[in-house]
Order: sequence, then C-alpha cells, then structure tokens
Amino acid sequence: MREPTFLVLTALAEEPQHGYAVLEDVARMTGGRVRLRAGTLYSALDRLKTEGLVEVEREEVVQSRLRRYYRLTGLGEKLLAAESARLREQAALADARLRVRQQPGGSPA
Amino acid sequence: MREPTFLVLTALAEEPQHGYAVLEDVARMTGGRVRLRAGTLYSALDRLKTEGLVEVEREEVVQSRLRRYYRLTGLGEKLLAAESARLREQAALADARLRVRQQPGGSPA
DNA sequence: CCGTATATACCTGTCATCGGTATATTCCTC
DNA sequence: GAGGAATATACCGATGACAGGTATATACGG
Repeated sequence: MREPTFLVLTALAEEPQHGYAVLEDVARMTGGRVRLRAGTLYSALDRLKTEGLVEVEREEVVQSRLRRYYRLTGLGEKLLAAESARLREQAALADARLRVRQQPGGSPA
Repeated sequence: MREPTFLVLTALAEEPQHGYAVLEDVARMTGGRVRLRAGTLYSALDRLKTEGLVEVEREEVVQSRLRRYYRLTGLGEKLLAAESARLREQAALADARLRVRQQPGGSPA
C-alpha cells in the first residue's frame, strides 16, 4: 500500500466522508505536505471499493451537487490497523540501525 | 519512497553490505515477509547511487565472485531518518482515528 | 553432471500515482 | 452579469518503482 492509499483509508477511519472532504482532510493531516490530485483520489476510492476496503455509505445532494460518502469497511479497518503496525515496525527497525551508526561498536552484548 | 527502497536503506544504515547480503538482511528483518527480487535490489541500488543516498564503499573478490559493498551516505542517513519519522507519524494518525472509531463520541473535549 | 547457493545484471510488464482536463454548480467580486 | 474561485466527481495519458523472469559465472554437494 502506498502513501496516498494509506492516507485515504486513515481519513475514512473515524467517520464516513465524501471525496472532496477526504482531499482536504489528507492535506490537513499532513500539514499540507500531501495534496492528493483528484485523479489519485477517485481512482483510489474505486479501487478500494472493488477490494472491499471502503463502501458507499450514502449519497447526498447538496446545492445540486452530488456528495458520495465513503465508509471504511471492517476489512478496511483491519487492513489499515495492520498497515499501521507495519509502518511502526519499519520505523523502529530503521531507528535502531541509525542509532548503532551514530554510536559505533556493534550490538552491546 | 516505497517499502523495498526503505528496507534497502535500513539494511545499509548500520554498516556497508554487498547486494546479496542486503537481500538476506531484508528477509531476516521482516521475518521472511519481504523477499526482494534481484531485479528490484540492483535497480534500487543503481537508483539510490544516482540520487546520492548510497555509494560504493569498496569492491572485493571472494571466490572469484565480485562483492560490491554499498554504504549509506550522509544524505541517505538524513533521508532515512526523515522517512522513518514520517512512517511513525502516519501510523500515529491512523491509530488515533481507529481508536475514535472503536470508541464513538468524537474528540473527548 | 546436475541442482543449489552465491553474486551481479538486464529486460519486460504492471500498477499506483501524477498531472491535466472535462463537467457542472454555487458563491464572490468587479 | 461576466469572470474567477471553490466545490464535487470523473476520465485520460504519462511516469516510475517494483515484480518477475532470465542471463552470467563460480563453487559446492550429491
């Protein structure tokens, strides 16, 4: 799973959101670093829907514009949690190696 | 940066290693989950060398076979540390959202 | 002598993502 | 009321990291 996909799932983890709200949420969560393109977002949502990680919760029409709300499925929740654990583990691996580098001498016993 | 690239940099963080050793190191670090293909590894090393994140430390000939040792550069170290921090932040983001999901009621003031 | 392990390297395909564009409506500005 | 920005969804072509396979050469075990 790549970063944009992970962030889309994260945006939907708390409560259902429509596409444009996800776009803004991701930008806010990352402090403006990640600004998803519309193409990235909607193809990701379609893909995740096909994979059963998200589903359409409801559709609203606000000011003549369609809002399609996506919700994280149970499967999506499990996968996001697993992915999050993997990220933490890899960060820990890298940090441990980098610490040894700064403080040479190999593993301390 | 994708997972294989991150793991290659991590493998080189502690001390220089040659290609095949990186392959085994990554498999060991991930408990066998990630087994890099030779094509993935060597194209990644070439790419990272071009980007200045790794460099060739030395070349040895062991049993008539060339061993090319790669070392993480200072730039590579900085980038790996930054990437590791990013992974931790994203994991924290996802975990926070998932916790709210399990325990509904929004942010607790 | 055949398969496996070590070791590097190339080459083709795939797929997520990027970047741009199209569509439509509402709000704000001039 | 014309033009631009924001909202909202959707399609399309290009890119680039990676997967998977293959080629190469040598050493070792059966």
